[in-house]
Amino acid sequence: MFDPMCPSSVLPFRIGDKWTGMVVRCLEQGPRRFGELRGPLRGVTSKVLSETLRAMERDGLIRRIAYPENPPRVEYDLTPLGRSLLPLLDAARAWSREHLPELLRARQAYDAD
Amino acid sequence: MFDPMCPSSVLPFRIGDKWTGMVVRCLEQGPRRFGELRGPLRGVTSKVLSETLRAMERDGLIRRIAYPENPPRVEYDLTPLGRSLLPLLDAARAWSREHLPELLRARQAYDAD
DNA sequence: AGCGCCGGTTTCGTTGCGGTAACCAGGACC
DNA sequence: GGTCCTGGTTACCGCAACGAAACCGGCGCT
Repeated sequence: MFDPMCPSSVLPFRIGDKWTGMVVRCLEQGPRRFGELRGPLRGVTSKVLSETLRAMERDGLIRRIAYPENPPRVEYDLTPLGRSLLPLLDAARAWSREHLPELLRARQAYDAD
Repeated sequence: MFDPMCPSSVLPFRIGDKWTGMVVRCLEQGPRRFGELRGPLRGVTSKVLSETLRAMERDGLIRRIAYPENPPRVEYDLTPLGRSLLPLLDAARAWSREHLPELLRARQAYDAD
């Protein structure tokens, strides 16, 4: 129980990082270019974005397709494996919409003490 | 889109850390004592466990009940808010059971290059 | 007096994630 | 020759999470 391969550890193990979930969301509607990801993901720097994308490619969540044009064009696309995360992200979003305000209220009340 | 209060950010924001999900799992069947949590959560030190529990208490996910006995006895129990995370953790576990092997295979193939 | 139990705290150090800023390669365009 | 574009890389740094090990307070037991 509870080693890195344990199913219960998957959140911190793979999608607990800061940007992976948002990248999956951004690619939900179809392939996007590097620059098109930097826009909606406000605040991500190119370094962190490229690290995130590389890790996701390594794990088979996205495919990277580079077109030999100029200026260079690179597209990132969800694989079926990456797409399979969408229901999980939906569930997280639903939980958040319903319960996050309550959590924040509890935190604020605690801090007030 | 995608600030800390955005529902999509909830995984890293609150349950993306290493131990919170497992603590919720351990408390699923009922209240447990500090020492009873350290057992199944192999590898967690008392310091990290107490930090995790304190953060969860602050956010209203668990309640801490100290009995003034000796030797001291302290029990931790899920609140309704904490319990509401269970379906999300179930979904994560289900995804993991179904897809984690594929992810690991992709990673291994990538590392082989 | 000394030991053990429980539920921690303290100290110190390591690791890793994320961020800032500067730089780069190749071609197009002026 | 200089500048812009895309899609990055590199070097450096700070902070927070994580972890190992030692210690502690109160009581009961022997």
